[in-house]
Amino acid sequence: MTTKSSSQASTPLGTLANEVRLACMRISRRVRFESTDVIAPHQFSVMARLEDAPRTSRELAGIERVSAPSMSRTVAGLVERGFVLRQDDPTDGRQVILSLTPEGQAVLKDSRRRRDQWMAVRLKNLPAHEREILARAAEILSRVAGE
Amino acid sequence: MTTKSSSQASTPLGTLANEVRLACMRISRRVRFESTDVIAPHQFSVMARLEDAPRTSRELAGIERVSAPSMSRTVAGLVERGFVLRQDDPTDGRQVILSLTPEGQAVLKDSRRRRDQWMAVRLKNLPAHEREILARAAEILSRVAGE
DNA sequence: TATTGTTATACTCTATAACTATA
DNA sequence: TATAGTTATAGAGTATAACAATA
Repeated sequence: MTTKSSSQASTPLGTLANEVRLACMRISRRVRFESTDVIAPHQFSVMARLEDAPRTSRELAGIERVSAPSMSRTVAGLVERGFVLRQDDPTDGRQVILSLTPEGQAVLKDSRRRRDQWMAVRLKNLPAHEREILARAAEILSRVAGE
Repeated sequence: MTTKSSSQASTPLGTLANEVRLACMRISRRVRFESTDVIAPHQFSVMARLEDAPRTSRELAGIERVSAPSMSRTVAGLVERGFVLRQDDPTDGRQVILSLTPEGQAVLKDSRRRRDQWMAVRLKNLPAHEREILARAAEILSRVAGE
């Protein structure tokens, strides 16, 4: 449309959006299918949040955009399996501080390793210049996703 | 784009795999959250398969890697809503040929448009050279995901 | 009265096992 | 006997509504 600075004919914005989105969804789908994981996606996501910092159930529900009862159940399952620790907040009796146990940290690390393995095997077979493009794209996409 | 081998031993393979995977998952996650869709992800996926070509329930179950009863239910829901058409196979009475109705095609198109919209808005704000990187990355990632 | 969290209940998507109809 | 598909039943994950405990 407006931009013509590039020597090559730029991909129309709608088409590019579609291609980028589809590519990302295909990769996510394959990674999900290939990795035989100990924890489910939503559990992984919650544990990753707790890795950054201890949080309350309410905070997690807000971040993950699920209802309070749903998060309550997810957390209960992780506590039961020994991956998450519950501690009463000394300053506010209503709240419960949730954090990762060493077992939880190990599970999270192992889960990431399995997921990366599938991708690493495939990236290994790419020529160097394509890997360079993916490195740049990853930075751009992460920035876009965080907006 | 120039290859611009700024750093030959640039990103370690494991790190790159992690960054690319995370970037794709973040994009997928945001797209999923942002798009208020008429159809659920698994329904979208099935309808997209039928757009390529009419198929049987069994075929769809295999492609989508779900059980036959699960696919049976998913398809039943789409038929009930008028998005998918059932037709008895004249050569094999056991089989049922499934295909998209015009309504189904319209829903699929609309769903794609909504999903692309979120991405398009964000890509619009990127400089041209970054969009070029994403265009190339999309092609590479689609190839990798299809392996 | 407002907030944090849980329990009660229901809906959806998934699965395995058992069943019907056809080859 | 094998295959395509459905029905029966159960297990997760999600939601809203109602409840308890604390601020």
